[in-house]
Amino acid sequence: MEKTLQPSSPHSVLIAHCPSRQVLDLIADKWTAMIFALLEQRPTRFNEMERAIEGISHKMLTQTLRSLEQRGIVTRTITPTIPPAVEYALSPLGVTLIPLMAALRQWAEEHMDEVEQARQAYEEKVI
Amino acid sequence: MEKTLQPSSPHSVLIAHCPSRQVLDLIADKWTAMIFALLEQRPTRFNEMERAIEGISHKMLTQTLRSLEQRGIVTRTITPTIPPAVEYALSPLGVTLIPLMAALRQWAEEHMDEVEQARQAYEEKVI
DNA sequence: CAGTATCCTACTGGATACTG
DNA sequence: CAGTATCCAGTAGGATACTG
Repeated sequence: MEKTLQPSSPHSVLIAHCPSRQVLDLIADKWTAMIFALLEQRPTRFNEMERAIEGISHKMLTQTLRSLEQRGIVTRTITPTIPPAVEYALSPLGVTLIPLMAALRQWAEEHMDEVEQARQAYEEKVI
Repeated sequence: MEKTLQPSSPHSVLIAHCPSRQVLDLIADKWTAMIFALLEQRPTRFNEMERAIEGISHKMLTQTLRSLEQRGIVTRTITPTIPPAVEYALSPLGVTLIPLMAALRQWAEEHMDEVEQARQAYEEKVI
């Protein structure tokens, strides 16, 4: 025998596109989770969201909402009064994300303290 | 009565820190999901991961692994042979993320085509 | 009210070269 | 083998000003 010791089986495929990666691209930017947290409660208008989300800039709110609309996660409804009223809400597709976001929240509540402990333990090891 | 029409109740709190946001900070960077997909199968060595993940740079693999180690998601085990062998694996905390990543994958498989359709519908509306 | 448009900075991440 | 160090381009996102 030329090889007596077999290496572990190679990972059979190159990992190029990960399905979970695609979902993360949808929801993992800086503001989407917070926008989602609002819309999960009820439809909300632009300026109200801007007031409710601490630190968000005008530009990023527009940009993130437009992106979510493009991807079918939120709907945008214009009431052509003067001044116009624009209401954002979760689309049916957006609603299917609710359990996922809930799972993220739950993991955070159960485990983020462990992450924090690990961070501190690592610090001490390095210093 | 001074107000006959009540506005919707204001969102009671400013949204500043979203728990789901914190988890996303852990797992949503460019490479973590793919690294996770490997380590979920079995512990893997540095160079093997570099070969398995298409397009990752040397620097980003080091950097992402170091970050995951700091946060307690992966463990790093050095066998001091020459040359040294370094094996990465999911920590117990990392293992608790498996169902979450699975949920992300499942949502992707069930709904990413709807996202794609929405994107195309939006294009046509704009043009 | 609900947006665009522009400018500008800081960070992310790729390429490349060197090391125990 | 498994890193670190440096340099550099592209982009994300904040501040600000203007508009239907």
